[in-house]
Amino acid sequence: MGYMNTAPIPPSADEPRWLTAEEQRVWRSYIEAATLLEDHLDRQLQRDAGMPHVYYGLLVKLAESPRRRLRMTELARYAKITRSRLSHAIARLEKNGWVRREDCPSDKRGQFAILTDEGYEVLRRTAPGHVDAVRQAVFDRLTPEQQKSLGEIMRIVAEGLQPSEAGADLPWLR
Amino acid sequence: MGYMNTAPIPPSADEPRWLTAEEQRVWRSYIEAATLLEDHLDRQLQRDAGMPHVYYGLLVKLAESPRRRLRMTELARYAKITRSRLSHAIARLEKNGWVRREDCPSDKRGQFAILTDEGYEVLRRTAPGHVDAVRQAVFDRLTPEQQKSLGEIMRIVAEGLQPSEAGADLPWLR
DNA sequence: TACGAGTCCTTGAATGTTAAACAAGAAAGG
DNA sequence: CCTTTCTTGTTTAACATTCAAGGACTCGTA
Repeated sequence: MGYMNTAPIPPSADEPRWLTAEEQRVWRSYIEAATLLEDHLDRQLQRDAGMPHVYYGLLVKLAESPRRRLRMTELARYAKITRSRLSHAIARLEKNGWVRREDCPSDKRGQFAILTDEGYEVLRRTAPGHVDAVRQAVFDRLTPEQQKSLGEIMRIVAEGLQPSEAGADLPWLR
Repeated sequence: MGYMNTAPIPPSADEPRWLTAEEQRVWRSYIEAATLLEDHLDRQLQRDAGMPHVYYGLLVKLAESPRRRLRMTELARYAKITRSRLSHAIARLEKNGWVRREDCPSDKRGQFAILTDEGYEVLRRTAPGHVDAVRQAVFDRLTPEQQKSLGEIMRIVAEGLQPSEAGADLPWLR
């Protein structure tokens, strides 16, 4: 059950294409690593920066943006999260004084999320520790070839899941 | 800020080893793919099976176990989640009638989580759709070499993060 | 036997996430 | 214009996760 394919039966129309034993091992390794890694980084950042990994990522995106600001929707798209989730997250970061909002002059619906100096300072203080954690957990353990391979693989998977995939709204044309 | 390494300065003791531009790209791809993938599978399973991905994984582990049962701690370890999280999760699955608990006779502290027939039935009904989703998102997009590589890489990362790592409680001996 | 330390699992509160519905403004097309 | 439709961002409530604490039990050892 689950992902098994024990029966030596050729795939038929209604019999689903179960994962092979080897595919299962790959998938399980992926799930385990992804779970452990996110957990590890969440804990590390919660301890050292007082926020979960996703929130940290939001601050990073803002810090990298011109004038340290982004429109809410844009930030949500970059971070691969929903606007709803972003609304909650920014509300929390605002309470911490790490982000502030500003109305968009050209679009009265719009809001900018802006990294404050305090927010920047938190990032400056905690970034080294976080990079270390990422190195220790991932890069230091992989050969250069594996790093390259990981990049390619994840790029492919990410592209396949982008909601903004070209022609995503016209699937019958693909 | 964040992960950048723009300065052509050799790494010193106090200057943290920032990620190179290439490492950054790899890391971002990983984060994006992992976020999108977990999100995608959560949505797929929430829609088709009425539960998030992690919960589905719990049912799968139980289904694969002898007598469809596991001790709570063991299940938590396999699923890479905390016992607290598992307690809440099993409570919810119990409400759905998909899992039931049973006391362990040999250890009065212990509890078994047991997959019910209804739980098994949910799995039987929804597993094909889920495997399809995993295939479409991951395996169908990767070459056999990439699949193999992904497995190796994730196995390495997972091993490095196992709380049960041999000697993990004696790090000064390593 | 009795003590102390460790294990097993749960609980409740605080925090974070989701899904659905909504209000306000922009844009497109008559 | 004016209406319809889309976009932007928020809100609420239900749900999920984490953290810290605690109750119940087991095990090693004196």
